[in-house]
Amino acid sequence: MKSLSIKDIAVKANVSITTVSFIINGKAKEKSISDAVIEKVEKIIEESGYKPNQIARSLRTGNSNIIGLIIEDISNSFFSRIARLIEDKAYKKGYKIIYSSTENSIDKAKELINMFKSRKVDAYIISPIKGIEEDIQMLLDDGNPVILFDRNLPAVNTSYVGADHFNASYQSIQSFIDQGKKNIALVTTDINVEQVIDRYNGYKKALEDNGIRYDDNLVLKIHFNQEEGETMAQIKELLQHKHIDAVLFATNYLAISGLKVLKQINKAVGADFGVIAYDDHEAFELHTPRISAIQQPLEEIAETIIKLILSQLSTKSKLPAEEVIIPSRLVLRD
Amino acid sequence: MKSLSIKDIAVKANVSITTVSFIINGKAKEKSISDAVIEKVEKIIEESGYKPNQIARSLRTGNSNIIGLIIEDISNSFFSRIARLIEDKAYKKGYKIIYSSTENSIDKAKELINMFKSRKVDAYIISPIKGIEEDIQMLLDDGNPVILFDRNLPAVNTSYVGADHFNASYQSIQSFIDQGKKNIALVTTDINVEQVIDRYNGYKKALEDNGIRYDDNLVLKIHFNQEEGETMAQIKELLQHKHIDAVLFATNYLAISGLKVLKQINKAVGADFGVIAYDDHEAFELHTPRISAIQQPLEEIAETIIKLILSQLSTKSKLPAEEVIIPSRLVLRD
DNA sequence: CTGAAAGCGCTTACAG
DNA sequence: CTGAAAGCGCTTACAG
Repeated sequence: MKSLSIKDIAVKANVSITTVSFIINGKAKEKSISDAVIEKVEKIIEESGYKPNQIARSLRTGNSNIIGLIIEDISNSFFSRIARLIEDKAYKKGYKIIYSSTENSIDKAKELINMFKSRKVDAYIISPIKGIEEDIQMLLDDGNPVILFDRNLPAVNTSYVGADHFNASYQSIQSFIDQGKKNIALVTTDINVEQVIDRYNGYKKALEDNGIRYDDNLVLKIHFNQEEGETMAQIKELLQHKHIDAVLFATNYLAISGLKVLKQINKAVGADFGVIAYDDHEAFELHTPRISAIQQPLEEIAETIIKLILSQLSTKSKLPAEEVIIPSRLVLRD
Repeated sequence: MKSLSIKDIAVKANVSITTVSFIINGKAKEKSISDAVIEKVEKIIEESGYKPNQIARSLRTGNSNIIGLIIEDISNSFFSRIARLIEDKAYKKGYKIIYSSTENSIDKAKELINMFKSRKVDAYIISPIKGIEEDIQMLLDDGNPVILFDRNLPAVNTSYVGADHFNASYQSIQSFIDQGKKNIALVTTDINVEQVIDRYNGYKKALEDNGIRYDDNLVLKIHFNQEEGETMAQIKELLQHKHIDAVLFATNYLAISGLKVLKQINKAVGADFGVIAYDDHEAFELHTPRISAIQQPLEEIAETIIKLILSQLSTKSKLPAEEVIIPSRLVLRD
């Protein structure tokens, strides 16, 4: 069963397709179509259940009302929650989201950008990785709105929205120090992205400002993408053999692995041993004792991304790149 | 900067767009284009970075290589994990995914179906809700492949992929009974979907088969969409005032709320009080003690969905609806 | 107040 | 071995 076209409606209503098009697009008044015709056409559209073919419309107008979302992995709760919020807000403005996960692969990220480009998405929301700077620059040169989030790419001059990782990390360490902790470890990843580096720098600076000597042995950089078993072994090594009284985990996955280790080696989290996780997770509220965490401002991040996208979409002229850093929230538990 | 069109390539190569099109679509041999021309054109495409406009291609061919995914909520880990697996598998076959969350609203679900329809998606993967049977039937009547998952809609004759909720529930209860439990509660939702009903029926049947009287007072149906505080209050009421020695939570969210309650009222999970959660969650492995759970076979579900979609997409004739029920796995912990 | 026609960028049946 | 032309379903500048 073929679906109806604008021509079918025009024939039924005994008017031209121009007239139908004007009515569909709310330009009837502007084009001074008579009320009688408007009514007749609308009635026919209503009854027939006609929906304009968006593909044809896109081809003609050059925009798709689709926003491309490129993230590391939709199954990661940070991204899926952001995706949900973005979807919601975009949806209200008539935009749909098409997403894809890069799995931290430069090749896949490049491929996705090309794919979205050939699909003529109206705007790009990207949680980028190093190595795709050129591709993003090309998008910008073509006049596409591109908003980076979560991770910034300093080499590219486009808008970025992210949490204040440096300060969140700094405050976490400060709170440990305020509790009298002295040997504070950091378990982080070896991914070379600003976001991770900021957390590291916040850790370092907080120690420094409090006159505590930075000790490289207390910083564990876990290799990205390795088996959880190995990660746990490395964390175990760190926690068993060093005199550590507090640890900041730079991602919630590392924190979860860390908590499993602590359970294995029977080391209790509490007054003697502090734990803070970067990025909250349902498991932390439920853990005994409850685990403190840094909450990224998801709602604000999503809100800001969409706001930036829409303002770029509605302006023809290119807007200056904006960098929006939103404070994270340290939630101390138990 | 306007992007290149097939015409630009044809001009540069000094051939017709027909020839370019044949080459792009791998029909060069079949159309017996000379090797010299193929090489020349491919070189120009390569150098110029030309990508065919998919919108134009879609308009012409009538298919978009996009699969529409309609789910309840992408931020729910069950769906985001399925989405990831589906994305992966579809991607390998050249399909992209466009998703949207229904939030359990019939109106939104209908709207999304229309939206996807006007976007000419090639196939639909839907975790449906009651009330959209007609809309799905229309999709089928129009010849679109539609696969339902997670929840079935008995009134619609289309393929369905889901876990075996009845047996999983039955086995959980059986395992409680094998441990000598007698007063087994069920905390479930009041959503009226097969999937939830199956879990309830599995619970009931297991009791019956073991000669334990079913007691309505031990079944708590939590109102969908209510505040967590209220949910916890209701669970607390159940657990405090009844002689219960085991409880099956029919969703992982309910289980998490339940575990929070148990913590509040200082009731330990263990030999005297059993807990099984439907749908595993990272928090359960980490909980003290670790919580047993039913794992849905996500990988198999995603695999089967894509397999069905692809076979429908590759056959012109309509395939008979298949109902694939995949066993869940009960993971007993501690 | 309304319509004929061009054109968005492709694919493909047809012709040579 | 290759190309001219129609057509997918729209929007819109132009004409009357």
